[in-house]
Amino acid sequence: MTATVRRPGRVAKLPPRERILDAAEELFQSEGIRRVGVQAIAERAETTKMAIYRHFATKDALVAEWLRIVAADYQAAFDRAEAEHPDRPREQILALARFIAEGLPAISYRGCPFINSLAELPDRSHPARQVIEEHKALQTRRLVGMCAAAGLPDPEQAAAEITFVLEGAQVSAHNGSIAQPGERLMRIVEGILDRANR
Amino acid sequence: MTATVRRPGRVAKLPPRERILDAAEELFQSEGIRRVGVQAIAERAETTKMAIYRHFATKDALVAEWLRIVAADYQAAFDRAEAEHPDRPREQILALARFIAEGLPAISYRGCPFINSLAELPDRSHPARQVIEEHKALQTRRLVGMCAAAGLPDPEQAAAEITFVLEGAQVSAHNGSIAQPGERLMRIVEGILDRANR
DNA sequence: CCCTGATGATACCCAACGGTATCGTTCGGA
DNA sequence: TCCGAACGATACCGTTGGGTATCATCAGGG
Repeated sequence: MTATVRRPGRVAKLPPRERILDAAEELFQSEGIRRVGVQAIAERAETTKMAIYRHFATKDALVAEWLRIVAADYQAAFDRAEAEHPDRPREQILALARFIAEGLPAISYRGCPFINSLAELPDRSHPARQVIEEHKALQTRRLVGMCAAAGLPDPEQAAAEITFVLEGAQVSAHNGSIAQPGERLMRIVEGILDRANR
Repeated sequence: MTATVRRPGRVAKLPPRERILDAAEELFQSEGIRRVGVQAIAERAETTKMAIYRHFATKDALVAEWLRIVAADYQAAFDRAEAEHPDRPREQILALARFIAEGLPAISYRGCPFINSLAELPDRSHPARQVIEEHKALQTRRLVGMCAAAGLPDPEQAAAEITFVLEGAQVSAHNGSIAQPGERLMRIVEGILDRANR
């Protein structure tokens, strides 16, 4: 019975569930949900299909869990914006726009996970759809709150405008129709915020 | 090369190629490209898979041809805007925005074909990608021209802003994050155009 | 030290997909 | 009227997909 000793100095592998989610995140983002098979995720996670189905009931459940993580990342950007600019809602909104603007180069390669998932999962009863819906509703609520705090005359309308612009910048970055989308996005958001101060 | 017309009268079936494209349009739009099989298209078109492969080399070629038609529809909206408001670029842009705004209820059900196709076809060498790229480039060029003709101080920037807003309205209509996206969209575009006149 | 639950590995099932081969039928132009 | 091209129907092929069954192995806690 030779005990297989783990090599010293080698970083311990994460538990399977984490490795699976990491692999799923990379593959779903770079190649799309429907193009990536469970087998491919298992290989990338250095495990097997069986291990995946021990942690997730179906592939759809794995997709939903992945989107839950992505949504949490985006909400964390809201948290950071609020934490780094307390009581300065205008700066919070700009920080948020900067977060999106800085992500555009990556987005241009493969697109926004939420927009893509909506396209890839037309079934409205898919568990991932609910995750997206809730995330977007929360995002809008927080943005409206920031706009109100910033003293914009019509917070709902301003939040809608900022939302459109942020989403549109991601779409345009992806399809390549607009040059320098990041710079343009920042100028636009600044313009929206400045208009209230005139 | 005269088109072979089968029978006079409204009841006559269209030729197979047209029926195939009609069926593909409905199915791709409502259920997504990858979810719809060639067999399903054939059934909807009241023909067979073989007939499809007699008119289109591959499914990918059929997808590209479908997007070519959709792109032509959008470009036709530009044409109409120009024809109905000659020498009034501001009205042309508003007509365009109205065209998008009026399409939002349909978009909210399943999303914009170009955005969805980009998500569903991550392979950058897919023939449909070139169709989308050219369409979006042409759209931007025409919009910049309209903005310049409207006397907006920075036509590229204004065109970028309008593009972002139009695309973002479609995304937001699809994910349901913004109420009344059509009305909001029109107010935003009017605001962009009015800002130059102040 | 041993037992139990989690893990790794392999083989398998069944359905759906894109695409092809074949053959009989239909229809319009010459 | 006749011929060839287009059309319809069906069966088929190879691959890939999600999901399952089985069994050996490993690790940690009682």
